[in-house]
Amino acid sequence: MAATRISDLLAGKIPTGADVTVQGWVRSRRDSKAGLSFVQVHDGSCFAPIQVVAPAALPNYGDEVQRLTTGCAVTVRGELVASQGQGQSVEIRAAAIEVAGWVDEPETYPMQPKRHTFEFLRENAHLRARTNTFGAVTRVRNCLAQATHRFFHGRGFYWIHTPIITASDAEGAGELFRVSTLDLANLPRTPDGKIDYAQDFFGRESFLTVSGQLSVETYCCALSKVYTFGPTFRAENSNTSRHLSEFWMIEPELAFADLAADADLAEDFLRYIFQAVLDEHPDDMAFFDEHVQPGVAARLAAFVEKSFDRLTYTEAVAVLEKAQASFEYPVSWGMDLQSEHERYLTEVHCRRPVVVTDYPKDIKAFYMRLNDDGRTVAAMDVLAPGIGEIVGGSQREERLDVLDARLKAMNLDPAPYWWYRDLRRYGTVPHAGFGLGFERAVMYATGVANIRDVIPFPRAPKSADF
RNA sequence: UCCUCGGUAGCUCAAUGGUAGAGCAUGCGGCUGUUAACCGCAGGGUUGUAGGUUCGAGCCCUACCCGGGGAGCCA
Repeated sequence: MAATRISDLLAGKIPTGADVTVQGWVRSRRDSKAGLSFVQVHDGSCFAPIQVVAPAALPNYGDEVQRLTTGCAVTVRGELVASQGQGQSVEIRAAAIEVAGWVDEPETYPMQPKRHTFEFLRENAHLRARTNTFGAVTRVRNCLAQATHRFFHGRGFYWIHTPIITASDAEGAGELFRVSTLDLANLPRTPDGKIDYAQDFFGRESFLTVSGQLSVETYCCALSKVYTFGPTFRAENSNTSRHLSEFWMIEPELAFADLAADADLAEDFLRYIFQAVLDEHPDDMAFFDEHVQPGVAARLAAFVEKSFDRLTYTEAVAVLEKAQASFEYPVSWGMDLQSEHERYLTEVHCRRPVVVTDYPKDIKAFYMRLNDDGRTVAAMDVLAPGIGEIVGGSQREERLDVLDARLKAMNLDPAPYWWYRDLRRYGTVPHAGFGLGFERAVMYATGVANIRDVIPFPRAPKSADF
């Protein structure tokens, strides 16, 4: 008999009285001298485990069932019945329990049926998926990823697989990881003593990508609506709860679009994917609300309920200058907004997500479109209560002469951007896009405070275990 | 990278410079349609590493390693 998913049993999709098989891992076992044991089995299909009632009449009851400990893998066959106890609607009256895998040395098995610290679980990343918390994070992360593709597919966007290995330090967005097959102990040299990258694998210096944006713009200027969703790498030595060396980024790009259309897209997108979590994972959200961050479910519901506010950077600075709040960093036009300022705007002033637009050109990247005032660019950040910046985007500079002037003003060599400049020479078009750090979205939805706990195997400075 | 706090049993944490303990987990026994079960007993330790001060260091000093939180940078 094929195994049934525990989620289907608990959702009432199988009638009581049916013979069922479940396969999963033991979360806990409680014995009763009434002649039975209760075994909680989970298979990852949903938050709750199913209760298996194992009667002492089972042939392997004394030898095996009563030796089951947390983590053992089992196949259970039996009848689905209405539960006599509190706490679950249905349970399985076991006719057979087959142990697929025992836990060696149960006394030292790290995953106990109790609360563990995130730090401890991080050091046991190969086993932490078995916990309530990481099972729930995994399901919500998957939901957000699936919802992302569903959202863009439904709106006619194409998913573009931009390269992981790149030869151009495209936007100077951060420190790069070098990709090389050269022998580090015996580097080839040019006559003037420099490393001879012509002998490297690609015949030139190459790196892991820090962003797919510039690449995806080329497809935007042909297929109109595109997005990337893939791994991204930053070699910054930043050791915080919000940064990873390897993370996933979502970057849509929209042709014949201005900044307002970009902001609308970001708003629709965020509300869509978070609504999907609320719709599809109420049990996981209830767990986060109770055990990870009180109020997170209500915060997410409020996020999708209200439309976003809109402020220009200049308006935002005026609000902050008048604010009855003491900031560590004083506010003045021309400075970048600090996280304390972003949180004031979204949590105190607007009390809802807010899109801040039109930042000073000197604090933004070269590719952002220069506004008519000559001193701001068509950039936008989406700020959310409880987290601050969650999305950053811009309308791209589509005018070649303006783009070249910006490159020059920022002391950037235009040569490596020859293909990016070509887009402005051949059928250029106003276009816009944004970037979303996927793990930041998972953190926001789940309330998990450390970014290393929303990705299976986090990579960070001095940390690449597993 | 900077600031700050920490590292003691499998886990979570105690311990005036003076005999290293508790809860949970594990094992055994008791009790029970149980559900973070409960009650009793037992095993379990090179106190992150290397030095130093002291009659005596988990505790004080120095260096290093690792981790948490915050900052900067960003996504």
